[in-house]
Amino acid sequence: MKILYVEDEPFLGRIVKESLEVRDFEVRMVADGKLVLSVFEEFKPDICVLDIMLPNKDGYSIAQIIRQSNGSIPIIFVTAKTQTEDLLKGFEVGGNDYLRKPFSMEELIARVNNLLQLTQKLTSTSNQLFKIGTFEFVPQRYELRKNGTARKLSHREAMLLHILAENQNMNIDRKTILMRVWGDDSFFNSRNLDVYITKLRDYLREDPAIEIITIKGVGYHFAVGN
Amino acid sequence: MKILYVEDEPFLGRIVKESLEVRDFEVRMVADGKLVLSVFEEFKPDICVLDIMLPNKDGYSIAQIIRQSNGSIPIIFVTAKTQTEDLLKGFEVGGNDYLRKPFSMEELIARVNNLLQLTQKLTSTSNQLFKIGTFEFVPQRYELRKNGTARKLSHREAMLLHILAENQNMNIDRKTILMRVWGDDSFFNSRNLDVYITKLRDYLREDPAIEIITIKGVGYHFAVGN
DNA sequence: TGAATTCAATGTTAATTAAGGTTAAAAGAA
DNA sequence: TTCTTTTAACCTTAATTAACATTGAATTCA
Repeated sequence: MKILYVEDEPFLGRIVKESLEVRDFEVRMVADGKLVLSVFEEFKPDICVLDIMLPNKDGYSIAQIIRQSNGSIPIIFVTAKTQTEDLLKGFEVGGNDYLRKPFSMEELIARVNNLLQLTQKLTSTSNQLFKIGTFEFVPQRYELRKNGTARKLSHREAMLLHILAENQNMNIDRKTILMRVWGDDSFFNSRNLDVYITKLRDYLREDPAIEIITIKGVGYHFAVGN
Repeated sequence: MKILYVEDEPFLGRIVKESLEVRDFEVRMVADGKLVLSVFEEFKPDICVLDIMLPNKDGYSIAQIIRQSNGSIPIIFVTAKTQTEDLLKGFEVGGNDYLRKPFSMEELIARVNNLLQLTQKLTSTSNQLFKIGTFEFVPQRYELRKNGTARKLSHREAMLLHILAENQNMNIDRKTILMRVWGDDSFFNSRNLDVYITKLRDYLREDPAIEIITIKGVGYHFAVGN
């Protein structure tokens, strides 16, 4: 994802640029308002982060001009102007978010991701993958993989393994599992859990370094390692 | 435009509600977290404004549950919690904006309008286009495209794919789909849905990164990617 | 103290039930 | 007609329930 970042304070600019790059964004920074348009045309960013007070051309007019040629690209203002009127003007000229300085990097990133998602540029937030010994578990696809082959898990199996996977080598309450997978912890669901634990043990048996250990009266311990 | 407003401070709540109504929004205010879901189902708002600290059920879990049945409705958190971690959690559970108290009414309204515009671009504007793996789907034209060739979908096929497309990588209730495509969820329509899922699976089969996963007793999960 | 006993908790496997998948034929629309 | 939608029939699979087996900590007894 490409971010056009317009900022004239070199010190702040550098910190923000680097923090964004650590998150795998490709960042182009521009300090001079006059130059923004040509860089925009050439760089073709997915999102713009604009400071408002700039030499030569302010952020508002830049946003307006960008909007003329692109009605959908998300624009975030980042500025020391804290007045509500300034914010209103920001939205008026076509901005989609307005962040007051000083701000936390985490917040900027959350807002950038949110806007990218809203405009469909970002397919999904969590494309996570768990490593469980020699297995890989992809919750998005309900898939347990090993050596390139994948086993499809059912919904309950996947939810249970998900909980175990995010608690490797830690104790997990029976009750916690029951609440998250079945929504309550009645007697019957409790026996149900036993059945699914057996299934997962079966699937995971081919890696001897993995073990679902019972802690009687408490829950389970998902041991993964040598 | 209908706003679901969840707030337990009656004094603030009343002021905000009235200010929104002056701007021609239809506002339904709920103070008890437990009641939100049923009001949501019945009121069918266009946007939600949620306080976080509530009796019975906090705003985060409310957002999460709303997201289960509706992946695209905008959610704004409005809260006295000022920590960055609270904001991050808000975005994590599916929120689209986060406004710290005290806030100006003008700002809330600007942000509400901004989100409505952003999501309306998605739902109503002329040339909206969904990327689904290597496919493209153009709901206006009932067209599913891949490598330049287009397949015309029927009305029901297109509606169903539309719902899936705007909820990629999320769980979607069977009931929600039935209500939106057929208007009710009787037994016969329910079997009808199965038939159309089979058709879409058939159309989408040529991209192995796409999968409509069944969640028995719940609904579907439209996995795209990885 | 240690061995034997007990019993609730959990393991395992199989049967049952209900949800959904698939396909084709019938019914409606255009 | 021709295409879409609905209905129907039959098939497959996940989730639950049930039945019986095993385990291990707690209790009792020697």
